[in-house]
Amino acid sequence: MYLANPTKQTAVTTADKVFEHMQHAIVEGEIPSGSKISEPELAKRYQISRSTLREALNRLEKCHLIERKANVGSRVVDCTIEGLLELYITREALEGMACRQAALNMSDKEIVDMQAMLQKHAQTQELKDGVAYYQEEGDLDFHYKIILGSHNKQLIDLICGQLYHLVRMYRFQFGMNSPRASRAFNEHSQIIQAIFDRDGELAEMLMRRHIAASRKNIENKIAQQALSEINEQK
Amino acid sequence: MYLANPTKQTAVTTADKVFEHMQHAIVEGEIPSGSKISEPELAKRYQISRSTLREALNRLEKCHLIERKANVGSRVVDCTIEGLLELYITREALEGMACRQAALNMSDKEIVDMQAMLQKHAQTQELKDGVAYYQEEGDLDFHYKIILGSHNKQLIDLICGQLYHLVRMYRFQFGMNSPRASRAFNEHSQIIQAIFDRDGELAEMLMRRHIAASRKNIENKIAQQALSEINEQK
DNA sequence: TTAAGTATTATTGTCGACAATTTACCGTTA
DNA sequence: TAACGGTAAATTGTCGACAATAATACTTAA
Repeated sequence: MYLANPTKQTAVTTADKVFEHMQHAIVEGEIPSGSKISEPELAKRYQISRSTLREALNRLEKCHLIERKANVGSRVVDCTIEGLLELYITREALEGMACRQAALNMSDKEIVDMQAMLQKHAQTQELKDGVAYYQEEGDLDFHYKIILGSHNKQLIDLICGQLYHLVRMYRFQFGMNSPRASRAFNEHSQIIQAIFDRDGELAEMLMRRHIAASRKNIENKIAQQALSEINEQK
Repeated sequence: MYLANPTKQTAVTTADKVFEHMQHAIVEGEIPSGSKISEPELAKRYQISRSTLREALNRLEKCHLIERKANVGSRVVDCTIEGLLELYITREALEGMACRQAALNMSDKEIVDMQAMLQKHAQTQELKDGVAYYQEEGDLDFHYKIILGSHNKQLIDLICGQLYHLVRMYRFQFGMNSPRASRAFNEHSQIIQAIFDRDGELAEMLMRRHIAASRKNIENKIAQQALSEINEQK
């Protein structure tokens, strides 16, 4: 079971609901990357007042999905290659440390649960040849579990509450639902083993390599896309 | 010249001004750590409407200085030892990476400027025996310069825009304006040298040690305080 | 006297309107 | 034709009032 935001309880206020809706809309490109946000227009579309819309916008800004300028307005963040690289470098730092902390702080039960999850993913992968499934949902589940396992509120909030919305946005917009599944699976196994051994130093190093590899994979994908587009034009 | 927030331009809107004012008030303990925030009361005190106050509160929440619960209200974050440790662990991850990136991305001119700054701080330190000065302003200047030198917007925003407000709050509330000055100075020199040599790996390691040492220093301070308080009660 | 349930008060969430600023348009001029 | 200036439109920032929710005080029953 995959959670878009494992740290947040169900929305109670209407601003919450609008926030969640817009969050998905932005991540999945329904509201295009880089586009300007018109407060009056959106307020009318969602049938709410501008006040509650602005409340939602504030939360979107908090997770870096939009950018605001005083007296000018809000824009959806645009997905650039530089932005992607910066995001993954930040991920490498934060998730690496989270993984180290997880090795120190996770309870035995948490570790067992995570091993079980990995087993389940392995079976699912074999059954369906479910490459896309594993990469998308399984990978996120794995990373979320480790981040939560750090038991560090600061890290958890920064990564899950802010960074990961952007990660999902980049994955979606650049069409990265895919391979590297078996390699990723092996890397996940190694990381869990390091955590099981309570070897924080190794766990951090492996996680950093894992994310760096993921970044390079995406870079290659983008390069391929650019190439094929050039060939089409001929 | 020390900047509270090197990434932000001067405030233009009244919500900005209220935000900055409250930011200082919270960091310096004028609005006590852990206290509840009454929107009607504060709106009256600052002579503004609740709407613009709530806008300011949203920004305070963004840099983790307050916490909000739906239909309940806002509280100033409380300074706990666990929170301090979590904060410094996060700093270690982020600033370590920022330092690595700075070694790769800083321009030669930026590096020269930073070396000059260190020289100036050294002289100031000798002249005034200015331990407090160096630790407080000089240390922050140094760290800001490196973070900005990473040329990574994601890292800069996370560290300068969010984490450092909390760092300053903890320093202020736990009364950490002081020593370790000469040791810190030497560590700063080493870090700059590594950046000058474009050795990202070493730069990251040194920065992480530097922050870990700073954390341990604060831990000791707190332990001493706790001891002396016990002795006073006898 | 205490506990639970209800009524009251206070606080937060939401709304629509006005003020201030920016953007867009248009006419004038070099 | 292009550039500059000024006016008009639109957008954002701010305000005060109302609705919904939570905290408090009070009453009543065991």
